[in-house]
Amino acid sequence: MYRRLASSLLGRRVRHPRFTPVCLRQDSGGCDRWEEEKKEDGVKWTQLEHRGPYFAPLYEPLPDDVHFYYDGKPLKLSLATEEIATFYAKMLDHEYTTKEIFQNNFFNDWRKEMTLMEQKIITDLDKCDFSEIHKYFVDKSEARKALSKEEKQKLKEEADKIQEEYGYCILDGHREKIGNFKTEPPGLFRGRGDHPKMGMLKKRIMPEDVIINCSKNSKIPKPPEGHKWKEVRFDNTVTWLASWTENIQNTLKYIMLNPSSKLKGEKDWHKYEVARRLKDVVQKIRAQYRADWKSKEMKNRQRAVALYFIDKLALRAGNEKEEGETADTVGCCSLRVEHIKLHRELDGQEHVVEFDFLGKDSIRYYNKVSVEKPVFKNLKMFMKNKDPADDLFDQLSTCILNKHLQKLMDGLTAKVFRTYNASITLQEQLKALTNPDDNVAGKLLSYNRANRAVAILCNHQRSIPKTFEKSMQNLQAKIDAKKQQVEEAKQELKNAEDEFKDTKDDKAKANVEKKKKLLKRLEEQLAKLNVQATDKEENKQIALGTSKLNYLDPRISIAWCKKFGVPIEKIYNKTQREKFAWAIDMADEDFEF
DNA sequence: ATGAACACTTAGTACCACACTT
DNA sequence: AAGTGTGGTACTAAGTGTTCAT
Repeated sequence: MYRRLASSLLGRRVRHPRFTPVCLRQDSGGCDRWEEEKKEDGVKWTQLEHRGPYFAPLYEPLPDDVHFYYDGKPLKLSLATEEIATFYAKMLDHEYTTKEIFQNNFFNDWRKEMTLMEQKIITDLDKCDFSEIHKYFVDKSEARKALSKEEKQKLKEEADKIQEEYGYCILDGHREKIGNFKTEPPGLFRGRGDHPKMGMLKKRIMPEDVIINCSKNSKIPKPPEGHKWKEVRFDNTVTWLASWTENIQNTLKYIMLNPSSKLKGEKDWHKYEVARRLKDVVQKIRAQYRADWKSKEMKNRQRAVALYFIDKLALRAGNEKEEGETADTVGCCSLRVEHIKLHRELDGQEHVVEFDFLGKDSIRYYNKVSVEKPVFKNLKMFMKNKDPADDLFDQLSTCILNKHLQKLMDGLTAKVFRTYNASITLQEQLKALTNPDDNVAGKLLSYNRANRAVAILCNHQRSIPKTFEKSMQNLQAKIDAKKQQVEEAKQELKNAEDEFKDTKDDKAKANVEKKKKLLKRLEEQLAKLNVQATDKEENKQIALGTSKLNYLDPRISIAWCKKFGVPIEKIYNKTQREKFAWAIDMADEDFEF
C-alpha cells in the first residue's frame, strides 16, 4: 500500500521534471521555477510525513564462555558495564586505544556506568583484560564475511526492507530519500586529531531523547513499543525530520533529507547562484580590500588582509572555538602568530608567508606564498609585540568579516569565496587543459587534473591508501609488459613490410594491415595505462571527492561533457547524478559559470 | 552586544560489495 | 574458490553562519 503510493509518486515525477531549466538569472523574473506555488518566507514545506528514526539494535550480551578478566581473574560484569567494555574491546587493535587521553576518558566514563560493586573492584584500566572479548568480535566479523551467498543475500534483503520502510519520507507529495535515518549507535567517541574528548562514552539514543518534526495532518510516527518521543513538533521552517542532543559536545544531531531531494537540490543550486553573483563584483571587492590595506583603522587592515587570504588561498573563515572542547584547529580569522612565518626573501621570491597550521579535521595546511608588499608589511605589524599563541587578527572575527561582506553583496559570506574560486578554477583549468582531439581517456585525465587543481587549492587531502605502493607496482608491471608487446608488434610489422616488399602479393599486404592494426591497438592500450599511472601518482594524497561534491558547480562539468562528447557517467556516478539532477536538467554545453 | 543555541554544509575514513585476477 | 584492488557508500565529526536569549 505504502509502496504503491510511493511508486506512483515516483512515476508522476518522471513526467514532470522537478528542476525546470528556466530563469537562472534574477533579472529574467516573473516565471514559476517549480510546479508548487511559492512558499512564504522561511517556510520549507507544507507536508512532511515519515516513520521516525530507525533505532540502533539493542545490546546483545556476550555468550557465557567469553570472559572479561580483572587482575587475571574472570569477572562477570553487569549488562551495562559489559556493553561499554565491548566498545573498548572492539577497538583494541586501533592506535588510539594506546593514547592516554583516550584511556582516561574511557575509564572515567566507564566507571560512571558501573555498579557500586564493580566500581569498587575495577580501579585500574591496566588490570583489565579485554582480549577474549576482542577475539570474540574478530571471530564474529570473520564469520560474517564467510557467510554463503544466500545468507548474505538474505541479510541484504532485510537491510533493504528497513531502508524501504524508514529510509523515505513524503515531502509535499513527493517521496524523498532520507540521508541518515538511523540513530547513531552507542560507542566510544572518536574525534579527529588531538581531540580532548577522545574515548568518552557516546550514549545510546532512546526515543525519549528524540524530537520528531512532521506536519500536523500527517501520520505521526509511532515510537517503539513501550516508549515515548521526547517531543513531537510541527515546525515547517526547518528541514529536519528528527533530532536529538548528543552527549559528548552537547550539540544537536539531525535526521535530514538525502542530497538527491528537491529541497537539498534547490539549496545547492542557490549556493552556486550566489557564487556566480560574486563573479560580477569580485574585481571591485579586490580593489577595495587592496585599498583597505592602507586604511587608518587597524580593524580594517586586518579585515582586508584576512579577506585577501580567504580569496587568494581559499582559506576557511575560522570561527572561534571553545578552548579545550575540541582539537586545536584554526581557519583564517582564528590564525595565531605561531601559524605563519615571514620571509623577506625565500627561494628567489619576495615577501613570502609560510603557513603551517591545522585546519578542519586537523588536516595540516602548509604553504609558502609570495604576497603583495603591503600585505607583508601589515602582517609584520599585526605580529609586533605578540606572543606566538596570540591571535594574528586580534581585531577581527568571522562575524565582523561577514557583516562587511554582506554590505558588499547580498548573501555574501566568507565561504562563498571558496565556492566561487573553486568553480572558477575548474572552469579555467578545463578550458586550458582540454584537448578536443584527445580520446575520452585523455579528456578524463584533463578533467581530473582540473579537479585536482581545485582540490589542491582547497587543501582537500586524504591519507595515502594503504595499498598504494603495491598497486602502483602492479600497474608499472603491466606497463612494462605492454611495452614489451608493443616492441614485438613493431618487429612483426617490420617483418611483414619486408615480406610485402619482396612478394608484393595481396596476402602479404593484408598481413601488413593486420600488423599495423595490432600495433595501433597495443600502443593505445599502453597510452591508456600510462595515463592511469600518471593520474594515480598525482592523486595519491589528494581527495577529489570533496570539491566535486561541495564546491564545483556541476553545470560546469555537465557543459564540458556535452561540449567534448564525454558521457556524464564518466564524471558522475549514479549517486552523484541523482544529487546533481537539477544541473543535469538545466545545463547545456554553453553554460558559463 | 554577546554568547549560546540552532540549522545546515562540508569533511575524511572505514568498510563492503563487486569486479577482476590468479 | 580464494585473493585483491577499487569505487561507492555509510557514517558521523567538524566546520559555517544565522537566530535567539539575555
